Amino acid sequence: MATVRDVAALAGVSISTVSRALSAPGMVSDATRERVEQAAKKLDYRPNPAARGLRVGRTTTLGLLVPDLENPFFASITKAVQSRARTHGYAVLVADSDEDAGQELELVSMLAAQVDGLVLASPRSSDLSLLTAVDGRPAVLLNREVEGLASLVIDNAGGVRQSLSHLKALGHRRVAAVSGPAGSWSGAERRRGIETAGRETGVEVVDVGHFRPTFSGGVAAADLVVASGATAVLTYNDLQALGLVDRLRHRGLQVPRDLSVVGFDDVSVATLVSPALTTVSIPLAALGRGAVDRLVEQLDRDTGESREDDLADLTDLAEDEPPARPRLPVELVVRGTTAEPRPDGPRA
Amino acid sequence: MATVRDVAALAGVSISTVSRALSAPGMVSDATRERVEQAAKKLDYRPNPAARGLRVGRTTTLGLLVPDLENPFFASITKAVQSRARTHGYAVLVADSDEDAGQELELVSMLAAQVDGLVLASPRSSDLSLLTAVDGRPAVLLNREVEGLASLVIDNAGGVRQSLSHLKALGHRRVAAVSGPAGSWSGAERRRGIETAGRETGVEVVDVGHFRPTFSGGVAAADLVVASGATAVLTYNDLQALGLVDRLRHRGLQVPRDLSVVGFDDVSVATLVSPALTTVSIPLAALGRGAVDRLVEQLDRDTGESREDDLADLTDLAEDEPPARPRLPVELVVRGTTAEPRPDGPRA
DNA sequence: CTGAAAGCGCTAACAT
DNA sequence: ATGTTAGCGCTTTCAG
Repeated sequence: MATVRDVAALAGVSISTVSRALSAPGMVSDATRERVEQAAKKLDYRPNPAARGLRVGRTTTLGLLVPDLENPFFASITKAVQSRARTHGYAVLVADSDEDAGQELELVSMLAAQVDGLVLASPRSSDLSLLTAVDGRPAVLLNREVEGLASLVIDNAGGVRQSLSHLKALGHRRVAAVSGPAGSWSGAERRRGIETAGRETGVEVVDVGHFRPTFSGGVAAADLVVASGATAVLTYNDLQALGLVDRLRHRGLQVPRDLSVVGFDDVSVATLVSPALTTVSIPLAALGRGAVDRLVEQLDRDTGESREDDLADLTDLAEDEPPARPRLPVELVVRGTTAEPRPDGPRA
Repeated sequence: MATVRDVAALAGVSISTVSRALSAPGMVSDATRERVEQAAKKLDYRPNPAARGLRVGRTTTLGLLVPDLENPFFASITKAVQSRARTHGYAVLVADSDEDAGQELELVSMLAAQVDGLVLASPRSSDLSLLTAVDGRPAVLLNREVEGLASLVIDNAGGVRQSLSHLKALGHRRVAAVSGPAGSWSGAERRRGIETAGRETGVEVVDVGHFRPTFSGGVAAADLVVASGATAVLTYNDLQALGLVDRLRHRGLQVPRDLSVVGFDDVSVATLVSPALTTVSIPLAALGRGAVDRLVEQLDRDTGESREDDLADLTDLAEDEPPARPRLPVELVVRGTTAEPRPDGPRA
């Protein structure tokens, strides 16, 4: 690997000139800049990011933590984060906690030590431990709110409201709701939303309990849903919905004839199955992009504009407050798993 | 962030002692080690990886390049790589090329500058450009072979052979084959394997051409498959198989009654759909793990054992040769999309 | 066993 | 406009 010295020697200039020519082209004469660039290209010189980072105090690397990369929900977020980070000039260190809160904290601390900022997707750990783990590093939470950390959250309540309205319009009067993991922040919000929407629409809602956000979680929930006497069901996510549909099929029940099913997330498999899933579509890419934008914004602010911040301190303090954060809008996508309830009541 | 100096001050020792106490515990007295550890914990000290990397010449970071994180095939590999890397003490920088060969090269060069080693999953670029992009950095290729680079490859030929045998045993005599992207290395290998297996089993194989390795690619291929008069089809991957099945259904054809379909990869959606996909299962996790192990091994070798290498040079040279690299075994998983052909011939 | 000092590659004062 | 130099945080000789 060529270093500044090599380039400097070849171009016949000092190392600082090399540095300038490459990162502040305006500060050197055109002639020397040219020569330096030539030399750099010839040597295939690439500044060592670690060295620069050490000097400048920034790594130009972002950290991303997800609970499960194999979950298409997080795969999409990861993809968006990675892509957006690159357009801002940042690389992305990815960590997968395997849905394990303990590992999660360790990973966050580990990441925090070597990145400029963190994107934490649906973290499972407690507010406090999360706060200490990020250790003052700029961080943006996805799908979760923690006092003192920036976050991007979708309109969970709106999603379930749309689902319930749709179901009611079809004629359903008794709807089962499958909850996600007990500790889930968005799950709790989702549940509150369902209650409210149930009251508003006059639809009776039966909560059948907590289940894993996976195919097998849906399989496990299926029988309780059937037993509940509901004619339709709201699941925690698409994977659950698929498992539920599968179990139903094995029991000889047909979707949507015998039971209407609504998913959540609109991951790509939702359209790959048959019947395609009616589900709440989340702007996954926008979530990932938004998180990075927020983070980079924060990073840029922390860097150059300390003076302006001081000036603004007196008057603009209120502006630093979370500006009544708008929720990212979600949208119910009606496909093949919802229909009118059987006229002769639930089950077959 | 606390530094060695802070810890040294608090513990009342020099910075070099701090460094030793933390990374070479055997070189300091128990008493001082204790004191240093206390101080470090109290200050929540974490060595700055960039600084260490600069000094030691290793970043303890691995780079992973994938064509598409949203493809469950690569999501699984990413997960495995990430997990295995961590057990070896490495962080992972992930880059997604979005199936674009041009971007891919840029990403590889970018990664190469800041990691100790690279895992390149199914890269799309040419052998030569790949070689220059890694720029001498240790690298392991997944699902591709390039002269001069280590690689881990699955038994493509074995996979298609198993598929074809299965189909023949069911009674199929004319089988369509959908190819993947034209430039794909494993696709080429797969095609050769199909030809050979066709000859060996006496099954007539009809190649219907190249299609994208996606759901829509499968949709696009479906009509050609039907027109080919085949009673069964081998797809390039599961996503294609799913799209194909979907298109067939829309045309009123049933799988497997009217046409048997065999996928490749056995990604998780293969079991989520109905009927579940008959497909060739690839040890995705083993692939990811194996790549990291190979890389770390190489890295360790490059570091400490230069002397031994010199000694070995004379006698063990042959051992440095790729030891007739064994292919990772794959396994046909028979599920719901294959059956005997209709007695009255293809189509309905 | 411990400390002083050099230096990894780079950038940012500080000279000139 | 360019060169000299200090130093980011760390590890690792080299002395003691």
